[in-house]
Amino acid sequence: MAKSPKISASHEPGGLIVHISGLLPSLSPAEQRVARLVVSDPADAARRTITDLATAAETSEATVIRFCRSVGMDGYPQLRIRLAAEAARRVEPPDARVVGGDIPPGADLAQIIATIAFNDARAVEETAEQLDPAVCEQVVEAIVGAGRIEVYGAGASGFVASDFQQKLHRIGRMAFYFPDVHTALTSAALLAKGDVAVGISHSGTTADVIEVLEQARARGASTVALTNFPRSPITDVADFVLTTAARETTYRSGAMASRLAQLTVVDCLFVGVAARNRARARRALEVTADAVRTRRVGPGRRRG
Amino acid sequence: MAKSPKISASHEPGGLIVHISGLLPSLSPAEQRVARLVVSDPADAARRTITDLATAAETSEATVIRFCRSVGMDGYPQLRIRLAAEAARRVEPPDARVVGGDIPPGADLAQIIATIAFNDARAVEETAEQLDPAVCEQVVEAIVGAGRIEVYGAGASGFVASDFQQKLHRIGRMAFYFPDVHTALTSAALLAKGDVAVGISHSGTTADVIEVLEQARARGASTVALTNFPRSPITDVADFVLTTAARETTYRSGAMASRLAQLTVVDCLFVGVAARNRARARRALEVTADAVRTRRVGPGRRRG
DNA sequence: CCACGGATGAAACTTACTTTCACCGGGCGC
DNA sequence: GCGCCCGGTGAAAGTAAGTTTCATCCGTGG
Repeated sequence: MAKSPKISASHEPGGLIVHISGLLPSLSPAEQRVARLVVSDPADAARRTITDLATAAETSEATVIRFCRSVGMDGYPQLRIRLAAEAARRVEPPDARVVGGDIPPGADLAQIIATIAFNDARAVEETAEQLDPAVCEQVVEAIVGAGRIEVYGAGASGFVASDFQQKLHRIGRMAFYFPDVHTALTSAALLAKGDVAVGISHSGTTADVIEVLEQARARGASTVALTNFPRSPITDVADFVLTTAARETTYRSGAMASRLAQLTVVDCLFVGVAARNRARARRALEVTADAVRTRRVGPGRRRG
Repeated sequence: MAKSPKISASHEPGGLIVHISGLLPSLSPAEQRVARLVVSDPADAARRTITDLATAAETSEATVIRFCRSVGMDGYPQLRIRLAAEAARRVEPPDARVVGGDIPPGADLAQIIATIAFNDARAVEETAEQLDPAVCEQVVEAIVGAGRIEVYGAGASGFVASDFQQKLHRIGRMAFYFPDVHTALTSAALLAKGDVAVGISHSGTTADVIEVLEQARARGASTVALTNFPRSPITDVADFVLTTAARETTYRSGAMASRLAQLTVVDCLFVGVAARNRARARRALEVTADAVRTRRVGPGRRRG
């Protein structure tokens, strides 16, 4: 077709769509029809086959190809994937109803899911942002050097405590968790300098946990508090304070968001500890994984 | 095992990549090679022609087509544009070191925290995106109408199961959780039509949980599976399948990400159930909150 | 009126995609 | 142990998509 070598750089850095509409006037009538279709609904165009698009533009496939070349593409397939990418990039802003944190009475499940996920993800992200790596480092240090580690938590935080204990145990650390206050108190009384006690309480006001932590501290153990409120009572008995950042607006989603935030912190500590001796941790994990292998059935096969 | 009408829905509006990695274990070896290529670099795969991709995966075009069908696409072109869209949507993660999911040996704690938070938040978001509200709705319906609800889970999933049980219990639902298989089996044998059994297993291959769920189903209870792998064995014994979307690449962060994803789903169900009778749920929550109030110390210096 | 050239679509052609089918190898019943 | 069956696989045939070629049309200027 002997078009003279254009030096206009097939760059089109801004949107492809913008690029196309820019040179729309320079296209032939039939090509313009194609261009208008493409610009008005890129995603739809990307779905169509070349014949389909040609028909929709009331022209032939040949013209569509010419159009592709005119806008700097190699051929139709390339245009297609570029359009798909372009269309996907325009992110729709998060639903306004979702951000508030509370769930409106008439909400359908899709809305509920979106709201919860949004809050949960935010809690995780924001917690990580405000976590002080230096403090974490010190806690990790303490745990790595500890003769014994005890983790306390009541109610919902008890799950987190138990989870932490189990994780540490799996990589060969001497960690304990006691669901019962009395047992916990007894055990804390046996802690000594060099040991570590971790108290988890979202509100920071759980009497049992504070009491146990206090006991541990009196015995010389290093104490760590994990709470959402940096000035709550539990921080008074802790050498190290780690905070989560759950907004906790409502009784509904807040509870879970704070849980996830706590778990994230726990995971960070765990990985930090494991990273101190990767080989040993990996070996321990493999051994424990093997231990439950017989309790698994073969990988499922697909159905239809 | 009964191949009854599964209500798991091939609904993957959220991450296609995540969807594919979830399906990965259920694919045949040759298809897995294709899947891995696609997952590792979607944008690149989108650029390739089917022949090209087949060659790269050391297989035939036929297998690539089979792979397309296995992941729910009509054919290769559709996969291609979906991949292009996916790749475009993907916002560049803050730090390249953070993406892989794995943590480099020399990483400092700040890096570790960023990586974990990123993966955790993604798992939550992506899980929510691919959750099918219709299936959730049916599960909520079943729970609301259930005479008894039992939740099963082993190991780490046991925490999630226990959490779910506790939540339901707090809003006055008759929910149970048994850490012990034998007790669980015994209890499942007493279930009847109208009851609900929920089995939680990240891998979907935990023999104990599958067994119990099977038992529950045999007794006529509605069975729900919560797993990361939509075609794993547990789905064969479930009337409703809910999936999480944790990438689960490494032993380190993956474990926690999947846990958070499970909890998010549990929370959605919980809120869905609670929303059915807001007044009653709220009252129940207040009563239970009161019950532990004496176990809290004064609000301390906690600021709003 | 005719020559010219750009625009266009029909049809030929090429390449990409899809289906079919035979083969292989491993598991299972006899 | 033997043969049957069955899922996984790729070669090859078949179909559809994309691309090129080319004849036609139409307006324009000589």
